[in-house]
Amino acid sequence: MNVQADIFGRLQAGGVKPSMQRIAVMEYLMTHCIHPTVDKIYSDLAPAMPTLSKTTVYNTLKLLSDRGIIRTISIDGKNLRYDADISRHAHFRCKRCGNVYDLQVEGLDKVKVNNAAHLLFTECQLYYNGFCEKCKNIRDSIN
Amino acid sequence: MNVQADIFGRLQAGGVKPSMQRIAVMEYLMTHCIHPTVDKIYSDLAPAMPTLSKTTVYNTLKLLSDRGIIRTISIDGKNLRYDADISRHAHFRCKRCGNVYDLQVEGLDKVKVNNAAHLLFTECQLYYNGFCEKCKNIRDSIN
DNA sequence: TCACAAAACTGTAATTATTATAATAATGAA
DNA sequence: TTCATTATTATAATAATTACAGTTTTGTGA
Repeated sequence: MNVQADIFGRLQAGGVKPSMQRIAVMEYLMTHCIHPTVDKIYSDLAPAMPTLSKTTVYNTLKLLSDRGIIRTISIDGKNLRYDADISRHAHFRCKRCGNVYDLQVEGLDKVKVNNAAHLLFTECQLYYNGFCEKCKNIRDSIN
Repeated sequence: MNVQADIFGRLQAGGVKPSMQRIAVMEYLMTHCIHPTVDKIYSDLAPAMPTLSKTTVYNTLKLLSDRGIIRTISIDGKNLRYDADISRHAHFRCKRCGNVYDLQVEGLDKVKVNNAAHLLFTECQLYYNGFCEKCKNIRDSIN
């Protein structure tokens, strides 16, 4: 259950060398399950790592995502979000506050795709939009 | 089955006044089921409507989408796509060529969301990524 | 029909997210 | 140590979207 050991294991399993920057991004994602954007990750890490470049955050996230170590979430058209939890779950986005929450789903594996014989699937994303508890009463057609 | 009449009906049902521009965008979407981007819609319509502004295309798509007349697809982080087909179906994106295809799905209504008592759902999107027939053999880790 | 207000459209500028590039720094093997 | 490879960094460029302000169109009441 050691987070550090888990990080090393996941990076290694994906064939990614564990540099300081990569470990920092990975640790951030594993301890901040808010599906952060690049900007959020960078601005939260930057104070403790003054030499960190935003390009490195981009590069690292792309690398981790390509290797299947983390998950990319494109729930809004605006910017990408990232998630260290690659287990099967869905995401919910509040159209008012913009926050993204995890949803536990059942039966997703029973969904049948009919016209896909000639396609090769690699990932699946299930997104819900709506209003969260705080916002559902206030909502005045923002977004 | 008259497309024109259908457009008027759908716009009216959503409380959207049928201007030339809105009809043109709506008609384009209904006759080009390729989930086009704003740029594609604009550049295809522009020759026949030289005064059309891309801002109008943006405004129109946002309006139609807000009123539930069309669907916004955020399957890639890069740009938004639009779909006049608002019936329940999923989308597939080829990671090599970038094309987006419709998928007919069964059993999506049987998916249960567990921790959502306090949330108000408005839309649901199911995306698959992978490689299409043409690209699945060629694929050399693009994207 | 005219006057006027509201709505729709347009073009440009600004913003924001992301990618490309090139230079520097770190790593690791011979 | 030397050298090649890889990783990181800063800056510039690109691309998508939004903001804004001016113009045109539409519709309504006198």
